[in-house]
Amino acid sequence: MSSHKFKTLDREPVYVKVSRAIEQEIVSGALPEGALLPTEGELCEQFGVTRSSVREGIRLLEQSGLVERGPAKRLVVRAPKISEIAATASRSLAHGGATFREVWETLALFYPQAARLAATRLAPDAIGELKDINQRLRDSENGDVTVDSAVAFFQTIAAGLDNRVMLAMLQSLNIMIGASLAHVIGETPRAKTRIVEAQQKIIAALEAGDEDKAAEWMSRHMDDLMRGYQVAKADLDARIL
Amino acid sequence: MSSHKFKTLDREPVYVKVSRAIEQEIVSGALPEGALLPTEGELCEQFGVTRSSVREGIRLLEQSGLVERGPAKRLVVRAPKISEIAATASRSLAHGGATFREVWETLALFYPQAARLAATRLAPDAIGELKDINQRLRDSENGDVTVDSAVAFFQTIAAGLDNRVMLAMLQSLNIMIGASLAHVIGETPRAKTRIVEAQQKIIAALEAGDEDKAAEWMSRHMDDLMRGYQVAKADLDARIL
DNA sequence: TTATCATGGGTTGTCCGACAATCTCAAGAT
DNA sequence: ATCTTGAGATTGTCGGACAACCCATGATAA
Repeated sequence: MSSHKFKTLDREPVYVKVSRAIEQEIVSGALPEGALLPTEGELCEQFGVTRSSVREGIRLLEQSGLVERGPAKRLVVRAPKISEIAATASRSLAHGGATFREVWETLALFYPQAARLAATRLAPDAIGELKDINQRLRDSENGDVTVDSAVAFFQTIAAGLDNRVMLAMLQSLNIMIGASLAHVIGETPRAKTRIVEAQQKIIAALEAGDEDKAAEWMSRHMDDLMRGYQVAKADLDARIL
Repeated sequence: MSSHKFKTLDREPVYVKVSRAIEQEIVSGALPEGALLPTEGELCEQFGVTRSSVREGIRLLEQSGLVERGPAKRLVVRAPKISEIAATASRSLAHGGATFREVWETLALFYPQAARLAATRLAPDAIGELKDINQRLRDSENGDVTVDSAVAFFQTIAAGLDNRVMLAMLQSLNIMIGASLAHVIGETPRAKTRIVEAQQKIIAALEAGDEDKAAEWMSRHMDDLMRGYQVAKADLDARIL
């Protein structure tokens, strides 16, 4: 029988420990945004490890967006941008096998609510931007421009909500829906005219501050997107690319 | 005047190029999930760089969740788990200064919709789990258990929606709201009883498949959470920790 | 025969030392 | 005062070395 239990030994590689140690200092606030980290040489001394290990640890932090190379290539603490968070999340989800159906379903559930909020919160210049986007979509001949405009419409609404958490999530959806639509919507004039019209109705509702109408038309807008996808006879359950 | 324009030279560090090269092979599908990557030595040969650079490049991939050390410590391609995606996103948002107000607002906007979907989709055993959680919340004396139960309730609903994209986003919110509430809800019996009741109403609506009631009570549930926060007289615009 | 053990080669984790490229900053030149 | 130059510091990359570790193969014991 066992008389005493030993805890499993600490077998993390050193470079992970280095990464964690620095991360700890950052998230705890001891190293605020913009603070300069010690040089690699100093980190070696302080941790008592070699530069190779320190550098590998730094790479982990670099990828997670907590530090970047600043002036004189010194390491600087920074906060990841929303767009980076969204890009990372959407890339991971895509690689994890997310399907168009999942993305669309989420979009269809969340964006009408976002539109509702936008009706009470969107700034006038954001509404102006939406009108420009709508015009560009109407003029678009090229398929890429069509998709870009459709996505930009969402993006502008999301950005105008004055909520970083919501923006990060909606932006992730925008990226995924864009990547998905780009491979599908070539020439689907019927779907396009419907999208143009839905956008105009949404813009009108936002301008009037009518929450219900904004949500209602955004919901129809989502249906139009789905229709475009179906017209192209694409597989809803295929991985987005 | 300048007679010819040169493109800016490629001054990415080698380890970044290594990382990108491997990432490209993975996202393109050439290296499917579970595939073994070449050994570090082989990568050195193929890329024509030293092990130091290869290893630093690998760290970038490691942190982004695209590879992990498999049997015999060989590198294996893998898909990041939803929980990791959510953890990364929420950590980044928290570090980026997200406030309780932002998190709650997003929660309040999205979760009623999630409940609506859950009413038509949640499996019976998930509903059973919700009942267990509600019971545990009712019995809870300890503040931590209270918070855990409240979060677990959300988590179970999110997990039952059969949609990885939605799950990732809702789970991010769960993590952030949990971290936030943990620092605030100590003993707020009034808020707790309201939360218990709201959960019960939601469970009943889900069981009956009543979308509107599920959304309605989830919405009130969100209000109760906010009330708990206000009872604790916490600053809504402070960074979540 | 089957189970256990030892051995050896291959791979990773860590260390050390070296050097070119680049950046900072301050002294010196115009 | 501004520009140039040069020393010093720091990062990026290289090369080599070795211990720890993992796996498979074969040897040994039950």
